[in-house]
Amino acid sequence: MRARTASDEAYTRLRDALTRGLYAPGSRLPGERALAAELEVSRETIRAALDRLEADGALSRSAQRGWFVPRQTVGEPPSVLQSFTEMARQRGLTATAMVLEQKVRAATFEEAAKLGIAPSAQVLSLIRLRGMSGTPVCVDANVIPVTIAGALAETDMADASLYDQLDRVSGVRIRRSAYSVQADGASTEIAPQLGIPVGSPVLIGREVAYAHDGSPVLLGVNTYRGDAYRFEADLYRPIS
Amino acid sequence: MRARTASDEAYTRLRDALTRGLYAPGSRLPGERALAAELEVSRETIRAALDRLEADGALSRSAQRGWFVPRQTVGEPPSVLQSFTEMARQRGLTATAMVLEQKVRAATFEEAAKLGIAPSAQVLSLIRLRGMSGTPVCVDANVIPVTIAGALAETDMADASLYDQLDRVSGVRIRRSAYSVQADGASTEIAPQLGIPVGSPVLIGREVAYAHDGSPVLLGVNTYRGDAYRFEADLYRPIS
DNA sequence: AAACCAGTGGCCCAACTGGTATGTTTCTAG
DNA sequence: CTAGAAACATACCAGTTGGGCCACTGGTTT
Repeated sequence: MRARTASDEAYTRLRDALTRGLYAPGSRLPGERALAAELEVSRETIRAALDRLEADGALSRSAQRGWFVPRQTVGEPPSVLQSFTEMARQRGLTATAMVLEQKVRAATFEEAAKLGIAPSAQVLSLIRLRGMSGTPVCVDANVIPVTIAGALAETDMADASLYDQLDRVSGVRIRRSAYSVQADGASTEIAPQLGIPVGSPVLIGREVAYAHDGSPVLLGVNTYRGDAYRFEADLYRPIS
Repeated sequence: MRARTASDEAYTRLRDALTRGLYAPGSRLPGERALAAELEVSRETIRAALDRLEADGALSRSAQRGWFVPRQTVGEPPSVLQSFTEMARQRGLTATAMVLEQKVRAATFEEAAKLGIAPSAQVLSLIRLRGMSGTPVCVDANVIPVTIAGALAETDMADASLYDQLDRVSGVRIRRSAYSVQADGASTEIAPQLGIPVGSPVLIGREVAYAHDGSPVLLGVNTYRGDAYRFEADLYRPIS
């Protein structure tokens, strides 16, 4: 076991100064050079100590600006686009997906219009039954032009994130989704798939997803069990 | 790989604020000095970020006048916070509101926690039946601390926008709302008020609204008829 | 019509900051 | 005694800061 090193010493003294509240939350510390002089060690040593404090979360750095004492912030979850898979992972659950349909067909007139492709152009239709840790939660129907998703037609989409696969296989990254949600009763077609009585409340989410360049990439209709899903968003009010 | 600089940070934050519609199209941004103060960086740094945004076409400058958000942005309408009244007006309908309850009572423990006030502090409870052009569409229940809404307790809230009244009477302007929506069946209490059978699908929206300074202002629970309302939002996927 | 004024972006600058690289000294375990 | 790790010293770089000053704009006052 090594003796107490100079950077250990510096680390302890800095940490104590912080816990004692010597520097106010949100304030900037003296520069590394000044700190080094004050503690009578070299700059490299002070930096080693600062690195440890950053790893502890007791300090945060900002290049060319200085070291700052973190403010205790009340977490404000931003309005962010999450895939079903990511959502499940965040909650410690496992997302599953069973493929109900995966075939190439001609686009309907409405689909073609929304996707900005020629009417009756080829699209990949992918319908999956999605669940969290086993129990079915959502019927997820997606339509993607084959020009974008050609490779996906043959890919095994069970238990995979569509967003991830689009990125990996086709190199298309979703940037924005226009989303609308609506409450309705479960149809005779969907109710048995979700294991609920016909007419039970379901949440229907309709999505048009766009790539980074603004071109439409996919249409989605997600039918969630009403008691198993909640849609969250942050809305901003423009400054008039 | 370069380190993330302060101006990168400022650029990203400004761009996100713009894509989220935080500043209305055609409006002027706060001055460079004010922006710099708000983002806690120096003016030169904010200017670097603004220059990049101008190059992106996300902002346009006018010397000696300010920075402006271009009128017609390329994209679709962003996810923006609209009051019920504004929404109706946009569709050429008239929003009506009938007051079902308007009284001051003690906050529940949960309400107090969400509003950041002392448990059992006084709050104004306002429950209204909202309709568009006559037909009932939504039961709208709101809870506001009396310290904020004191004057509203006596105001006639029929056919008025709560957001507007808060601004006018109490000088509080809503900037952001954390919103969640969920499908459920109409309860025996609410079904007759909306004129629908018990168990019919309804969309339940829960809102926590925040003022400009980030302090919570009101809680809302809106119960919409499933067949009469659709919730729309744009979601953005963070750039990894 | 003219004078004034507060506020704006445009521009410049010296001082300072952390990031990085290099080389030297000091200490200590083996 | 020696090899290697830790600490020290120095220098340079690009980004940031907080000033100050300017010309101009839009309103208000004279």
